[in-house]
Amino acid sequence: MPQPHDILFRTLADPTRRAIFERLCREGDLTVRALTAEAGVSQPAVSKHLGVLKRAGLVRDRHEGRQTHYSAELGALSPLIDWTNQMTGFWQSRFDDLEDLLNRMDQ
Amino acid sequence: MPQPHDILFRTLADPTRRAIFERLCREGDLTVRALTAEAGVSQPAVSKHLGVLKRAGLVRDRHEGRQTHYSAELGALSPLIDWTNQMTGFWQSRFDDLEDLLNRMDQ
DNA sequence: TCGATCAATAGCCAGCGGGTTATCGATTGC
DNA sequence: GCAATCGATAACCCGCTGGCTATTGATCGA
Repeated sequence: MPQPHDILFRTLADPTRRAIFERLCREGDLTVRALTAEAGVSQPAVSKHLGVLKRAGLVRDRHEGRQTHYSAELGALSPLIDWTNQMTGFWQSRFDDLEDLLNRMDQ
Repeated sequence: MPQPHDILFRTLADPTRRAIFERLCREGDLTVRALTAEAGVSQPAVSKHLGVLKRAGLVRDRHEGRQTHYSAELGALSPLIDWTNQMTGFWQSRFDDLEDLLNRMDQ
């Protein structure tokens, strides 16, 4: 039972893999060849990273003849956003609790 | 030249370490002993994780007698928030570009 | 049809990192 | 003063994962 944000953190932890995802976010739709050209690693390595990204739901693939296009799936980032909101939210509620306490002490 | 969000992703990728950070976010200020009690790993392992979190700027430590208190440093999360905003932002601007294109085609 | 290109898979290897136990220094309570 | 507790460090081990090369299957161009 791995939580959704767990997979995201693990998937995005690797710099090479994250760089691939970033390019897809910026440039929108790229072939494996195009991605490999600037990834700094071999084509199989890129394919492996794309596989991981796909299983994490972060990218979609589209087959067109003998080449495969990948594109970013930005909705998949929401668990990450939720997580950070939750963390900062915990802090906020602790702050509110403190404020409440101080208010009660005032009376 | 590791970018700030790079360190954050790597640091938060490990579930045990992230769980420790989450507890500090929820409960605010805990000793190593208290953290170890529910971490599911040994005390040295917890200390090691706290070291990594500290070097990432995600926690602060406070020495009080023979025990050390740790607390979350939420500001350190901002590079993460910035990164997600950037990614979704790229998408947004690509969408805008498309919209512009379509508008021009209308004319 | 046949050579060339594209991408995925297989198989392998090396390094990193997260776990452990043992220990040590510092602090505290009796 | 001495035993006990707390937390950090040392030293070590093992598994995972990210990299590579080689290969295969599929598609395209000539």
